[in-house]
Amino acid sequence: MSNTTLSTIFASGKKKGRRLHSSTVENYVKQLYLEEKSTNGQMVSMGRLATVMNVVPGTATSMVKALSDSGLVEYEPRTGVRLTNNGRHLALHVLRRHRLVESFLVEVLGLDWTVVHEEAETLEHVISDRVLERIDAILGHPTADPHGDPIPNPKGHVHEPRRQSLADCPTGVTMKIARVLDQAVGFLQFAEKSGLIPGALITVESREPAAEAVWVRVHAKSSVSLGVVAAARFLVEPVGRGK
Amino acid sequence: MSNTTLSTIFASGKKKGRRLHSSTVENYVKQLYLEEKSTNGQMVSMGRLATVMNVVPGTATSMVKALSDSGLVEYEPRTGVRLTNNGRHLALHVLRRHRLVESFLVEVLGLDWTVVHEEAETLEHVISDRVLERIDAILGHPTADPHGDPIPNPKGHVHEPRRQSLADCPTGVTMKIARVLDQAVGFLQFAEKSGLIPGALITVESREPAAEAVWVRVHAKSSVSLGVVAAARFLVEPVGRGK
DNA sequence: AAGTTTACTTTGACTAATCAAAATGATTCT
DNA sequence: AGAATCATTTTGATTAGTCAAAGTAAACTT
Repeated sequence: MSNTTLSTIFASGKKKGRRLHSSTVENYVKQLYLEEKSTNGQMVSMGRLATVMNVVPGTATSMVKALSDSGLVEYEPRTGVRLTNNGRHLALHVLRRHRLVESFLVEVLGLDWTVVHEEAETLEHVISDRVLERIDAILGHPTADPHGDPIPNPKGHVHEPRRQSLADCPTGVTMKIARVLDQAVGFLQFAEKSGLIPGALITVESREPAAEAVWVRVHAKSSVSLGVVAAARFLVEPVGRGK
Repeated sequence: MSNTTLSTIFASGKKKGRRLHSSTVENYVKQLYLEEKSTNGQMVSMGRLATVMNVVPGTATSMVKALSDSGLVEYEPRTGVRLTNNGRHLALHVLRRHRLVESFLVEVLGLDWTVVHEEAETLEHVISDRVLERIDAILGHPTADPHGDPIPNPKGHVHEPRRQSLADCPTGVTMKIARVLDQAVGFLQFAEKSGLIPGALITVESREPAAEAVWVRVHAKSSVSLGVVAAARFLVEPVGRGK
């Protein structure tokens, strides 16, 4: 019995390729997708992943190894991790469920748009295809959720137009709030109170670079001052002229 | 150092009273509730519990010990287990969620009543109070789900009228199907096809004890023959005279 | 170039839930 | 009463997911 045989047995003992699918896995790939997107497709570091997943770094490392074994990510030790096609597909599926559920909770159940993100965090893992299809149909196949986040289609396609934010859009022009990037209840309540909700018409009056402040006139309300960091969390789009 | 002291230390090391709350726990107390009710409040044996939970007996034993430590059940080794008030309360809460979800899936999402039980098996563990209240309100505070099973109120009260079944109700009299006790998809599809659905008017034409058969005329359809075991799964009630 | 800091990985331990199989207790049948 | 049977409990392992703490690699100081 040779060494080679022994080590081969050991190597294959590392349970490669076992299928892995739990809410935890769904959450990891979902966060990886969101991180990749917000950094234009760069690899995600273990530290970053650990932070967004709220675990210690060692946990992220061992989880990523498991994800890698089941083909959902590519892992380069000490460099980072990136989703495979399978992984991205799963992530988009989860995101579709999340965002359709959010829409449903607002449109049909009448919940407040500031809280539905939290509700959807658990529901996104337990909605069957059957239920999801009914929700989608009842809502009339929406393309964005109550925060303006785009809803992937059943095949895992998302149409995500590049948009400017309140921090960098032209001043003195009427624009429409298209999307709010922060899902924290407190932030959304502030947005609500200020009238900075998706669909609202606004004009950026002025910016004060030294103070890192942005003055925004909310047409339906009064004006607000935002820090530039907060302003960057509101995406806007030009207001369509006539038809 | 006395024996007593040592054994006391050991006994208290058995992590009594730790709070325990997971879907698994919810499923155990739910099944225990249903078993107790269907045996008029008798203790449930470990074997029976293991069977309905689909686990090996040893698993039931160790789980029941944990439930006992957290005050949800009373456990008498080699005799059986019974819910405490806390346990019963939790069970009724789960059942309320389950049955409201079933109703919602049928009434609002338009799913088939034969499949909603399975959907509700997972949703019953993740519906928040907030969502549950909205569902309840939208449905108009229903008292029974699509199978006729009574919905506990928010305080954990259930009104469960004693009813006769197709196996023992009077013959030659018009009755109404009030409840179907079997949730298996196959059984419900048979019920659907035969017109034996909650609300349907029927008359038991005759019984043949030797053949263990029951002849039922379904007013909206034709007639069906049922074995007594199947007949016992349909509960009926007298048809209200006038107002 | 050596030391310090920071990021990452490894190791060992833990909990919840489970199974398999052995040990024990209780019941029933001669 | 003794034997056989059946239910139950115990013991030892396993898996997923986690943390704490120790070890290692890489990247910045001086």
